Amino acid sequence: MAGRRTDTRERAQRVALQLFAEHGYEGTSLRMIAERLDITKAALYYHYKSKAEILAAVLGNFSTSVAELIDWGRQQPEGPGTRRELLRRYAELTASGITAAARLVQENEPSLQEQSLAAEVRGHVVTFFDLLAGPGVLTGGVSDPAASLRVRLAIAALHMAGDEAKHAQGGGEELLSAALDIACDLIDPPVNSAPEHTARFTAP
Amino acid sequence: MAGRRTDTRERAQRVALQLFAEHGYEGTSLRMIAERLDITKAALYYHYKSKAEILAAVLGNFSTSVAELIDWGRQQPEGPGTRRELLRRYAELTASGITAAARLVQENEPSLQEQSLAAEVRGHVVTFFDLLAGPGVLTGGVSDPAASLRVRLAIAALHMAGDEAKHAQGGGEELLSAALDIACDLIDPPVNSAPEHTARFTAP
DNA sequence: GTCTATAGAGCGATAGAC
DNA sequence: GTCTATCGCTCTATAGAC
Repeated sequence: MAGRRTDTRERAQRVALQLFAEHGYEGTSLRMIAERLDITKAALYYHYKSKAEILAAVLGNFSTSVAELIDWGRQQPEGPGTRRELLRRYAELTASGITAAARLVQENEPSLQEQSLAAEVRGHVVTFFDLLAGPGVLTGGVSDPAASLRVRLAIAALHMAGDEAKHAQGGGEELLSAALDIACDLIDPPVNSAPEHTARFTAP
Repeated sequence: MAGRRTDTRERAQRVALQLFAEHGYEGTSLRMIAERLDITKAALYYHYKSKAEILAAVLGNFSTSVAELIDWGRQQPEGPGTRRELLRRYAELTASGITAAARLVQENEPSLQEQSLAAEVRGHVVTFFDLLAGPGVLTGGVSDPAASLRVRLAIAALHMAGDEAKHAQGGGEELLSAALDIACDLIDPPVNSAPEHTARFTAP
């Protein structure tokens, strides 16, 4: 069993993604990755010609996942139902570690600036956010700042819940569905007849 | 003017916080910090006996800021108005770089695990979140997961807006006030008479 | 308070045996 | 497909001069 194996590339990507999420790209060494795979640094170089190439593989997976989500979304009728389903499907990806990759992209670590993939990935993310923001909100790619903030918060909700669910016993499904509801309210705020905030605010 | 100065410690903390935010703690070297201060690495060691001590100083500032916010909040009458003002004051701190420190804490980088300050800081953050979550929501420190998610999202909204406002020309005050409104809605959701989400969701 | 110089460890990456 | 061994570099940290 301790001999050569053929799934090292996939295992390496899973392990690397996890370590990048914990320590950041620059804080993760090839030694750490190799140790978890029970191989040596040199063996890693058989599969990838550089550390940056490992990052590229990880980002490629993320990019593909988001692109598939976009393709699906574009074939659906536009509306709150489709947006909710987009968020639900994104939340599913959360379980397979998409959160870590998304954070790598969104926290724009300088490591990504030198990645040719970075532009493509960011493009997909922007398109996905546009899909979630709905029609009328965006004007040619430059969105209403508040609406774009709400979309990013919706995704952040799924990330946070996904992380927490992973550590919780039982899968934390109530938390995930609560997060999905919150995310939907953020991108499609329910009509409310409550008084304005400023009206409720009396200075100390 | 190129001689000795007395404010190197403060400057180092500001610079270090900024670099930690950009590259993470492990991705930031003392050479980077020293270069921005126009001194050498060795000079840095006159002010701090280790890299970890620089991190400790930065976290100490953060811890103090949050503690002051908690003290103020506890002297106020409990209610949505106080919670809004707590968020507003937190958003102000955002301009002075608290976001970066908060992220260092919240992303629990392993660097923090070996910091004796970490427990204290995390304690303050939990207390602050409890204050924001309001009464009845928490049951002895262990909160309703959905409510705690909403609080974390509210803070995340202020972080995102603060970051964006820093890069925007004009200070982006509309964005900041929009973020404050969103944050308030998250911790004190307006009563709504809209239909349930599941009722709006029709599968594809 | 800042400098030069250096120690010792770990880094990414390569060469070559098996 | 994985190994050992090694290169050149950067890292944190220290010693000691000014």
